[in-house]
Amino acid sequence: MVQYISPPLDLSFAALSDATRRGIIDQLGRGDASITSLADKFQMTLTGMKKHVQVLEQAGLVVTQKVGRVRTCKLGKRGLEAEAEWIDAHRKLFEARFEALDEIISEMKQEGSDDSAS
Amino acid sequence: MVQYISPPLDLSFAALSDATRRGIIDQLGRGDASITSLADKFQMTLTGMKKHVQVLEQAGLVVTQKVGRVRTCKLGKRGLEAEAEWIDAHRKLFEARFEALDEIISEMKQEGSDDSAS
DNA sequence: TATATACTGAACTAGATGGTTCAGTATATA
DNA sequence: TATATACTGAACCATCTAGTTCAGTATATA
Repeated sequence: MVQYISPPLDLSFAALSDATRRGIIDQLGRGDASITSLADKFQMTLTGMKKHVQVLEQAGLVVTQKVGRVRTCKLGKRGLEAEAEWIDAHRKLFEARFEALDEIISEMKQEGSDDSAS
Repeated sequence: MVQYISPPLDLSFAALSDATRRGIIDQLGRGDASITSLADKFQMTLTGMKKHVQVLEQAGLVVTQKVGRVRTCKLGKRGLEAEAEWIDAHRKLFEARFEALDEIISEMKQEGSDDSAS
């Protein structure tokens, strides 16, 4: 039984903050893919796609393996556990705040206040 | 009943990709805070902290309100629903891949292959 | 062996990010 | 009224990002 060191959340959240990369994860969920096929699918140069894959790889979300001249990409073994954990833990904080009394109070005293000055 | 347009996942995942900003969310979970108190807590200039809060605000994760000379920050009403949803949906993909047969097969044929050539 | 395919790496671009300083404005307090 | 507090905005900086092109290497295929 191997321990996977979860790369810091910084890396995985940053990886997920790009729609192309989320799309790549979608795609790999439907089957492994080469860099070329991904580049075609997302209308991008090979080099550009390689960079995206590298970002996902560094975040531990994707693993790749080169056989012959083809590098095959697949979803990584460590999934989105750490991210799900952080989000779930913090969802509770948001819910708690939402129910809090001062929420309603501050809602009521919306006078004389500069709600969102630039 | 108000509809909150969930800012694209790009913005929220990017907001969450910085440890300071995740810390700010932690902190606001324990109570509302001014820009100054956050800047103190995270050892940063006011201006720097203001920028972090703005990023969180644009992602919809934090709301602020200025009363007098103090801008108070609190957790936003829309929580981490959209993010949790995306992650949960995609966790399943990872699990499915993990159990897939070709995982084991490719594990077995780890010969003659350049696993992660730079 | 010649050619096509699949990737790799270096170098460049425009624009974002995470931080700073410094000079302001607005509001409280003495 | 004078001073301190809390923020705001502009400008700057170094670094990262998302993409490109172009020139190369390695592997298959005819």
